Amino acid sequence: MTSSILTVGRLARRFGLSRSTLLYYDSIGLLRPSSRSRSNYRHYSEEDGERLAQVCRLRSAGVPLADIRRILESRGGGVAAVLERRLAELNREMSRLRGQQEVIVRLLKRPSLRRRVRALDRQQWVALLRAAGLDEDGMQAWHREFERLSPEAHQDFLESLGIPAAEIGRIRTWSRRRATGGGATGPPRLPARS
Amino acid sequence: MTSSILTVGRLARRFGLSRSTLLYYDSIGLLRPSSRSRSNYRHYSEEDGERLAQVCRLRSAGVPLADIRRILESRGGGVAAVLERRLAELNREMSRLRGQQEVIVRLLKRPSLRRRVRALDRQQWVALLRAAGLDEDGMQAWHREFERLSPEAHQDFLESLGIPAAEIGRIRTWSRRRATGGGATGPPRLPARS
DNA sequence: CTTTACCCGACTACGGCTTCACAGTTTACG
DNA sequence: CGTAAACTGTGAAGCCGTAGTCGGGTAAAG
Repeated sequence: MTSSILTVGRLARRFGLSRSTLLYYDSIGLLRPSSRSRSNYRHYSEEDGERLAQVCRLRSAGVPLADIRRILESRGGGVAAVLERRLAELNREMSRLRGQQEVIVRLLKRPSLRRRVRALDRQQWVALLRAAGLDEDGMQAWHREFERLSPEAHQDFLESLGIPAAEIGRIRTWSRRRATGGGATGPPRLPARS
Repeated sequence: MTSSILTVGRLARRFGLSRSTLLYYDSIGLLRPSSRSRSNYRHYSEEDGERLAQVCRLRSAGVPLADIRRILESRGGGVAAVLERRLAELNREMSRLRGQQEVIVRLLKRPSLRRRVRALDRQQWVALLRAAGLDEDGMQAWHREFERLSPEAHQDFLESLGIPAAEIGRIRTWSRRRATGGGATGPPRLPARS
């Protein structure tokens, strides 16, 4: 067997955690060792280890300890709900961070700070895709695929290029229409300054 | 004038902050009112207000208070450096969150959820460019142009995909070599999981 | 027996606030 | 002018999840 009874330090090492983390989990009742030695050492059973594995899985998804506890107490009842809530939270968080990026880019663009701006603007992106060999049709295909793959990310990307909301709406709308047969449908695509 | 002397509550409302936030800023010496009334009320001058405006700008970029304090004390000396550091931090943070998203999607085992995620990972970007009609050579050209146009942005972009530093280095190195005539030079490019 | 390498519980620190409790001050209304 | 509401002041504690530190006890190897 794989040494089924472990002390804190060992268990911590096995899971790549620090000892104090396990002490904390014990103190808040998230993971109590199922027994103690005569000298009061924590003894974690294999079952405890599995419980900890579940804790780590959820933690690596960023689920707060309080939620993890609820899940474990209800024997895995509302996992999916919690994870979906967390997913929504992550989306919000990423929007927030992207907003901060934009603020920084704006601040850095102020002439007094010019230096090299670390983000590309619209014309540059277009130039990039063209240099790689994309033509108008290719770019349209690119938008369509982007929209299909992740509408949210498409929106964020267009925003990050500083494209006004109205035009983003237009771009995304025709990105959702399926491939144009004839061709005379395309309103100005990404191409610079319309 | 626009009522140039303000008390805490008023200033807070004017900037959309809470009173306690300003009290906190005072307590840590980030923004002390330039005077006090006879009954010891804080009086913020217009100059104080401008200082606070600068604080808010930087805070909205997520710059930590300690850094803001340093910037204000050095009269705006190293703003650009701090902002670029923050930008790098944001990239790391977003990679982390993307990682959490992936964990969740895996746990839920429902790829349909992927579309609700706000960011693309490496495989998805590759798929996107392929769908637009790019082949290996096109992607290589794309990297070369990216590197030429803005090395910093190229670096940030690759980081934002969660690609390990070592591989970013490799990609950028061969992006700097000029167009390969023969062709047998390309180490694994963007392509997924090499 | 001595030396390591553990273990114990209780504590502190981090950031950026918020909330609380309690007392004094100013302002609005009648 | 009186009074009540809405302000103001201070200081302390709490939040999140984790890392780390303390003095002192215990286990196992040599």
